[in-house]
Amino acid sequence: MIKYQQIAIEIETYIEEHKLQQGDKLPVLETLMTQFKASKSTVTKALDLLEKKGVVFQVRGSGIFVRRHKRTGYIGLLSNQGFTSELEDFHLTSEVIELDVRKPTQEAALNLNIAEDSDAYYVKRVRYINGQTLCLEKSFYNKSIVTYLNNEIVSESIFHYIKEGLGLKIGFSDLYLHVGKLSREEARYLGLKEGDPKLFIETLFHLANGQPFDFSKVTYNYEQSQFFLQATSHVL
Amino acid sequence: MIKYQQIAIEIETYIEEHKLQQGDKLPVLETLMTQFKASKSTVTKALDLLEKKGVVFQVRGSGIFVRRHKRTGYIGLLSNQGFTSELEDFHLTSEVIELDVRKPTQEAALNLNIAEDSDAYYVKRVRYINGQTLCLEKSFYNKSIVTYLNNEIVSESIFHYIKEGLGLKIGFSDLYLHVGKLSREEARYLGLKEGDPKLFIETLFHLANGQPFDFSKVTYNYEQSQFFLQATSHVL
DNA sequence: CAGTATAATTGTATCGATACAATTTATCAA
DNA sequence: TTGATAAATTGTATCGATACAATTATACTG
Repeated sequence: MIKYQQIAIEIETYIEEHKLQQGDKLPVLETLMTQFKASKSTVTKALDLLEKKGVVFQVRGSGIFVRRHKRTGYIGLLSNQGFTSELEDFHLTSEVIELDVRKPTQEAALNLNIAEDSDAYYVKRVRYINGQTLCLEKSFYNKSIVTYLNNEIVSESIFHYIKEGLGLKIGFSDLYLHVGKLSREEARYLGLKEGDPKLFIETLFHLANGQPFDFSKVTYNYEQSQFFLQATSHVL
Repeated sequence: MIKYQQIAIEIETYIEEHKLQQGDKLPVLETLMTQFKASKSTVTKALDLLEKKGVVFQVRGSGIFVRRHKRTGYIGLLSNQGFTSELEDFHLTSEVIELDVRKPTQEAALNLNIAEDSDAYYVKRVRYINGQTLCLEKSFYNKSIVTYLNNEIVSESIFHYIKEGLGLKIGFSDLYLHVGKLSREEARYLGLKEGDPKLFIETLFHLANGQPFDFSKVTYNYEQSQFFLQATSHVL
């Protein structure tokens, strides 16, 4: 494990274990340097990582403080690693509706940056949280990257498989978010009424090298849809 | 202006001016170093900033590439600087419904971390984008931080005033996001029907030193609500 | 020519040093 | 006690050097 990541993990663990609250002060840089036997640059890098994650914030001349959102039961929108890792504390299951290899739609091909006559995995599934329907998901995976999928993988965590099974590194993703009314089909899968509110998110997931590999459209059950996200101002 | 920020701005400008697309390669680090007469660390810091902003992504052994989302007409959710700066390209106006100093609600006091009998500015306004209702906003500002507001400020950009007029530095914010059905009151202000879908976002804005100064509840017109956001995987 | 090993390219991790800016604390005068 | 001023604290910016890891290009081999 890389040193600054290790330091970041240990600091985060420390915060968890000591149940530190928003605004609580961490030891000063100098102390952390000696404690972790690392240079100033390395510790700073660890702290920058934690700041990016929304775990701490730093104030020059003052110190390093814990940043925490206060509410529970909200799903983090920026995890980017799939919900399975995000929602470990909840009981998350999936029912696979469709799983096959097919030609991508024009839209999917465009987003995945592949030819329309190339192959893609298509996955349609309903995900449940604590027994309630959470969302209806329809995804296209670039088959030349995600070379194999089966029912077992898809009913568990696809992203876990992509990382561990295929050894791919997930990079960044673009999310497009709409609010609208449920279609009849969506309502049926989610156990709601046609015309009810929906949160609709299209996401294009990329590998660390920039290749898009998953274009997904997800319709959320509005009754279960509580999301939070942490923003930071980037000066420019 | 700080050097690495300046470099970041120049790189971003370069991307804009040359209309570089997703995946286009930037000059290598070595080149940027000599071009900007800066050390490797400084250029790297500029690039990290741009990566955080979602402007570029870096691939070790390969290069630095442009990252761009392809869709227009979407509002960035993470700008954190208020919509006025975010939506410069659009015609954004505000109609002030209420503006006064009052005691905060229990909820607002809790979030702003002030006593319930202390003073807060309350602002209620409807915001319009290109002539259409965009959202209904209800905000409490900690009066001991945001010491003064008037109708003119509130009908323009509050955040611009806080930064420039009051000289305060905005830090981070926590967003809580729900989907639901419009109440009669909300529907009336937004020109929609009761029971129509709504996107509802509560945001707690903090100064750079961690003090919360603005607790706001915003109800969005679902017909205008197209948001995008860029996620990055933070390893841990 | 395909496949593999090797070398060159290119970003990342780490150290440490110097100077500096924002904040907080201490000091001292009125 | 108050308020200004100075000093100490503490994170930030920048340089530069070394080693390294991932990718890409090249050379080699069969």
